[in-house]
Amino acid sequence: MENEGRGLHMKVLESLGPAIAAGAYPAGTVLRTDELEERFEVSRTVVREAVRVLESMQLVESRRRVGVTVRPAERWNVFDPYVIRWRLAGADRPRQLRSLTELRSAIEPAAAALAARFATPAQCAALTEHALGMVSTSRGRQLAAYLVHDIAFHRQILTASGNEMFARLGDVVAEVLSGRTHHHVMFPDPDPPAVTLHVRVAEAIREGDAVAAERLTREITVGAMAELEVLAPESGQPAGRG
Amino acid sequence: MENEGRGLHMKVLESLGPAIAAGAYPAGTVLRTDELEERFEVSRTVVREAVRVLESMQLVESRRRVGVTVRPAERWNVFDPYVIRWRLAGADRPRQLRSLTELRSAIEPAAAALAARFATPAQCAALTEHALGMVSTSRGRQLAAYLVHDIAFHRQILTASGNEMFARLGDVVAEVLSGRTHHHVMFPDPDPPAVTLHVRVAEAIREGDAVAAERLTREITVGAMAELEVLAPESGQPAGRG
DNA sequence: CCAAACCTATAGGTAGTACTTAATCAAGCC
DNA sequence: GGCTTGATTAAGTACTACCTATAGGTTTGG
Repeated sequence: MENEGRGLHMKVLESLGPAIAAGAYPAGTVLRTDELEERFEVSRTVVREAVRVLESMQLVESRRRVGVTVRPAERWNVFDPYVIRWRLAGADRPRQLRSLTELRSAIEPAAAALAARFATPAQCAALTEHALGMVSTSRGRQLAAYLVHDIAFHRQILTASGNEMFARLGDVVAEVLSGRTHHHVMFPDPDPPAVTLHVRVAEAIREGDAVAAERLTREITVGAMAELEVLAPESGQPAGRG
Repeated sequence: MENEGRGLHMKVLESLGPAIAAGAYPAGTVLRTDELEERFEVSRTVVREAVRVLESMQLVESRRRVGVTVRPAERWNVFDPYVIRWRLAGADRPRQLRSLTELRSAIEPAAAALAARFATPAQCAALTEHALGMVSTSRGRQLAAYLVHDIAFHRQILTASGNEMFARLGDVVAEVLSGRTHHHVMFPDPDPPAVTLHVRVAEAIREGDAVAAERLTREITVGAMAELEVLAPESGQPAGRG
């Protein structure tokens, strides 16, 4: 993510947004504009622009005679990249990570199936290239290089699906994958079986085998779910039956 | 959707947003602030607030000395509810509808599986209620009442999944379902097999059978995909191999 | 006890002004 | 001739002051 600090309203946004997303202001909290003006030492114009953006993310609601009210988390636009990043950076990172992994598990197999039908030869080539890149960097503690290929691989599948909504999840997947790598930093090389799966997915897509592509991709994502289960076992879920 | 016209900047937004989303302004088009000021007969403040929101949706980019530039569609936040609605209302409604249906097909089965594990008794009860409501309204041209139950049913599954991102897709699913009903308005009653599927999904979730819940829900969504295929056969996809 | 009128806090909106950045282009240097 | 450097200047950015509109609260009257 490259966009930082462009414009004063961004400064306010990058400060208020994460705070709200982290739950620092419980739902119902009211923030008056002149208070924010003072707090951030900016003019009303700037505050209002920031508030408008937060409002479009459904993080807050601005009403006359009341102020800027923080909305309950259920209303937030949890698909907004900013909101995702802010939540990922804040208190409920585990829950957000689980949600995103569940999302991946749902989307990526479907995307792979579509990619098997619609991927262009160029896209197939790129996919294979990244899969082979993963293989060649999977040994000898080249985690950084491995990660690059891993991200590119998954992003390529999402793009090749031809579904622009799937494609837009590339950034999210990238963030999850890189977050995972950076989390248990001093880890050994990735599992060989997982690497092999990627190669086989690339093959299936190249051959136009949607069923195989979907099944193999699902194997990858259940692996990701299992991995998550180790880090945050059964947490973040509502209190249902077990 | 209830929020209309609140604030002058909304007026601008509700006019510019759909236009951009419909492709009226090709990527790279520049809109100057003072031009917009004049066009909408509002002050700079208002224009800038609207632009800030469009910017947060990645529909436009505001740069000094250049103006407000329309971004290519690949950059748009296609998960933003406003963007979804605007695209659904505009020229590429078919493509958007296909994307959303593919999204549903990926998410809803996964959500049903999670719901089978985590749904509370109250949620199971509500689910069954709506399934039965669908049954009882599936005959005698009560499409409106049927639609209400249908939407509530799918929304309930997404909510009961315990994944807040899935839950937020409830609005989208609602829009797709109601759009479908209102499209071929003078239609006969819904297919009995489809209705039965919903009842069986409710049962599977109540019994905590994640596998069955997922499989049955997938049957529903492939039905939706098939239905879409009739209305917009193979359109909106990139030119890959067949 | 309830309803209608009033009060006022707070966001909404406009206008004018000054600052800042960066695209452009021309002059000058290598 | 081509590249660097600097001036020009067009556009967004930001601040201020002032006014308006609305809606939550309070008072008042029935």
